[in-house]
Amino acid sequence: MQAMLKALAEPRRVAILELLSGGEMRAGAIAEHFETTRPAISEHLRVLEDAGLVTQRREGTRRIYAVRKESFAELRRFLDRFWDDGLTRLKDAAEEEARARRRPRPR
Amino acid sequence: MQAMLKALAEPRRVAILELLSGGEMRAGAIAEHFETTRPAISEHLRVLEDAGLVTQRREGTRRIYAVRKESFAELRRFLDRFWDDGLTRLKDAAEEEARARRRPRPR
DNA sequence: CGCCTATGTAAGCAGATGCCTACGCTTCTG
DNA sequence: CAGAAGCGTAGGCATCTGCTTACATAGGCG
Repeated sequence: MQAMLKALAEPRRVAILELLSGGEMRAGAIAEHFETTRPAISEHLRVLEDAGLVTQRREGTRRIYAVRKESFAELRRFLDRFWDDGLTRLKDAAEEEARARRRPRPR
Repeated sequence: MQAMLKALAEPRRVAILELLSGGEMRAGAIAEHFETTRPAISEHLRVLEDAGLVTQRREGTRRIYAVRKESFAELRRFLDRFWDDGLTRLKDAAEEEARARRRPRPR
């Protein structure tokens, strides 16, 4: 769990997850979205995978990465321990998000 | 938001939040729960406060810290962006809890 | 095979970070 | 006011971490 939190501490890794939330991608394609070098992204992907936040599969010479969604459920459960009336606010958040979904520009 | 994630990357700070989830505490009392020195804890508390994860108030010469619960709601909303069916589950959990809450809640 | 493509790995460097000791600043208390 | 109590701050050090430039590895293709 701490590995997940450490992995999320790096903005670049969060950006990678945002990219992957749109669907799986291969390593090179991910790297092209950033100003940094490919090896740097490769390192980040390894950290994300070790933390269980992404999964990886090989396809020939390519490596396809995808968000491991269950990990976010685990994170949710973990964070709720610090939040005694969390379920009340959970409701609020859900309804607000649901409204935001229905309208493209809520604010 | 990234500040919150960075703050949570440190195990000691998570431990402090766990302590505070049981109720507010003064700085010295928090430090006594760890093997490390008081200034180290003071630093951690500053990081947690800057990140918005805890609040602080003064009481004479003492400083009382408490978890800022809304921050965990913010974290939840943030993390749900990576979890495409997260909103569905969020909504289900909220509605279930809303039904349970129609009865008076203990305090 | 020989070479190209797609990626991970290694070594080294610079900046960030956590911890420690020493010290400074408020707020009580007598 | 003087001293103590309760905490934050400063400076220094060791470690961690992310980035870059080579280099290694593995599969695909002629």
